[in-house]
Parts: sequence; C-alpha cells; structure tokens
Amino acid sequence: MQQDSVDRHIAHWIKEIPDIDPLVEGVITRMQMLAKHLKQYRQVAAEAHGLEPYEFETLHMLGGCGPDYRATPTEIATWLQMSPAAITGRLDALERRGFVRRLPSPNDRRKVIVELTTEGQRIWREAGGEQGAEEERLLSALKPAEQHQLDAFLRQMLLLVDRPDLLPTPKDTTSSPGQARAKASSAM
Amino acid sequence: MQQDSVDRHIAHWIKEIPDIDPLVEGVITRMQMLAKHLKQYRQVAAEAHGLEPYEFETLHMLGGCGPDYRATPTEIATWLQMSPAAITGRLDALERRGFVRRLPSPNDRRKVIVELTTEGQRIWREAGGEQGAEEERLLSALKPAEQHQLDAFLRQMLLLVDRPDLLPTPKDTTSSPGQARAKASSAM
DNA sequence: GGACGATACTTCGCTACCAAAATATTTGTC
DNA sequence: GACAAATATTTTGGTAGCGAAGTATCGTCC
Repeated sequence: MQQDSVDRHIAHWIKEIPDIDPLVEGVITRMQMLAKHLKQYRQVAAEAHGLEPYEFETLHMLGGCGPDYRATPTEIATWLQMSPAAITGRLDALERRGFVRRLPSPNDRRKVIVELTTEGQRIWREAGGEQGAEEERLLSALKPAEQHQLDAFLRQMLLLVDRPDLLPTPKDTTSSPGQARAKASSAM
Repeated sequence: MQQDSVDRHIAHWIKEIPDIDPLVEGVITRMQMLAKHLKQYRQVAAEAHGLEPYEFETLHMLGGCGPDYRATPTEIATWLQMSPAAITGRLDALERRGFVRRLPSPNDRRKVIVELTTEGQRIWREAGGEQGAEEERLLSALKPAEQHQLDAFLRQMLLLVDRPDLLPTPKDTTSSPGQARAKASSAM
C-alpha cells in the first residue's frame, strides 16, 4: 500500500499526542483533505467560467429548482444556511451580470422571485459539469464494488449525525409537480 | 440499509440533472457533510472552552511543536497556509489572554518566538480532547475491519490528488530532536 | 375596517481574513 | 564600518459574511 501525506502527518502527531488513534486520525484527516481538494477544485472550475465559488453556489441553488429555475431570496438563504442579508449582496452582483433576474411576486408584494436567466442556466451547466467530472475522477480510484462499500460506510457514519435540515429539503409543495428544490454543496 | 438525508437529496437532484451518477454524488456529498459536521463540532468544542475555532487552530500548531511548544509567526503562517499578517492579529489576541507569549529570538534579532504558556497548553489539551472524542464516536459506527477498509479506500482516492505541501510537513531539522512540527486541522 | 404581529427584503455596523505596501533587522560584500 | 539584498513583521485597504435595525406588505383579530 502506497503511503500518502497523511501517513507522514500521523507519524508526526503520534509523537506529540501519544493517545490519538492512528486509524481515527487517518480516516478523519483524509476525508477532510478530500473535501478540501473538492472545495479548491470548485474554485478553479468556477473561476474558469468567470465565477466566484459562492456565485456558482447561488446559481446552483436556482438550478435545482426544476425547469422554471425560480426561488425567493429567503429560500436560497435557508438552503445555504446563510443570512438573507448575504443573499441580497450575492444577488445584486449576479443580477448586474445578467445571470439572474428579480421579479415581483404576483401574489405577495413583499416577496421577490429570483429567476435564472438563459445565460445563467448556460454558465451553471458548464461549470457544474466540470465539477462533476472531477468527482468522477476521484471515485474512479476504486472499483465499483469498492465504491459501494465506501458509500455504505460513509452512510453509517453520517447516520450518527444526520440532520435532515442540513440538506435543504425539498420544499415539496406536494401538490405542484413543477417546482422542485433542494441543494447540497459546500460542505464546509 | 437505513436511508439518510443524502439519499433524499440525490432523489431530488437526479430529476434536475439526469446524468449525475448517484454513487459518485452519494460518496462525495457524504464526505462533505461529515467534514462539515466535524467543522461545526470543532466550533462547538472550541467555544465550550471560550475559544474561537481559529484560536484553537493557532494553539494547536504550537501544540504540535513538541515539549517546548515554540514556533515563529512565519512558521505558523506557513503551516496554516495563511498570510503572516493574519497570524499577527491572532497572536495579539491570544497573548492578551495569556495563552501564548512572544519572546525575542536569542540568535536572530529579527525573529519572534511564540511560546504556548502553561495555561495555553491546558486549554489546548482540553479542547483538543473533546474534538478527538467526537471523531472516535463517528468511527465507532463501523467495525474495526470496516474502519481499515474505509481508510484504505480514502487513501487510494487521496493519492490521486495528494500534495505533500498541504499538510504542513514537519520542518524536521533532522538534527535537533527537540523540535517537531506539522499540523493538520481545518480541512476546508 | 382599522390596528397589531408576523413576514420579506434591504441597509448598516462589525469581525476576520488576505494581498500588498511599509517598516525594521540581519546577512553579505567591499 | 557602510551599503545593498534578503528576510521578518506590522500596517493599510478591501472583501464576504453575520446580526440588528429599518421599511414595506400580508394576515388576522376585534
């Protein structure tokens, strides 16, 4: 088995804190490094299309809203676990660049409906495809059977801390089939 | 196999982007959520001891420096992949609270040596122990043999993107055994 | 039908961070 | 000993985020 940088990392810390479990430290550190790599790659992929990572993230939330690509600022803030104030700033910039549009809600004049423009859809798909390609590349290090095992292991761990509110649950107005919504993204 | 929130998340996105691989998306998303949870837990653990996460992180770098707990601001900045300017601000606050001490270097009058005080060592160990406990709790979802498999899978993936410079390699002045250093921490 | 509380978005003040410029010190050369 | 280059730290200016306050609108109770 080939050594990676985490093996060396552990060899150091075990001297300073003798009571750490190398296996625990290894799994945790490797997961964090992989997450970090994916975060950095998202940055590269976004910038290759002239976007900041948080701009792509915002477009991505709208992209998940089905074929109308609409949501309100508050919904986006909830999905991203951010304050509505931060969303206002993001949308201002995206609107100036023509990727989203603010529409007044017909029913509720307090509300604003944010919509992905055609240009916004295009850039979202392009940048998103690049990210997916890197994710597939990482998984390709394992055989399909191993991928399934890995997924099952991670699910077992996640169940210990799973909080359904963290992955923006579909708002599933269970009656209107045309509007889906949920999002993942920036773990961390 | 019990469902987690990621299974529901994927069920949604597969409708919006039909060409994503559920297995790839599942593994990636679960890793990111676990990393996110650990990050949030670090925040809780640090705050339980009156520290900000970045304050603990700074103490942790010094904690990894062996029994003298000393390093220079520039070294800390390198390990944390931050600018030296940011370290100055962190150290100012930690010094005011009595967790670190700035000493002039005897050999090089340009340098400042940052040292963990006794109080700093205490709070570092306390907060760090709490974090380690949560990491062990997560791993305990798996049997020992599974933990080894998981670790091996992650290592294989990490080797595709491993960059030794990311985990602050020990500066291992291979002659002086008394000063170790390396750090991990905030993956993303 | 008018007032009160809740909701939705925006604006303002603050924190932590980084990059770049400014400052101070040491090393090397003459 | 003095000047120039290299190195180390601090200061300055700018960005992204949050919390709280502000404004406008909706829903409801009397």
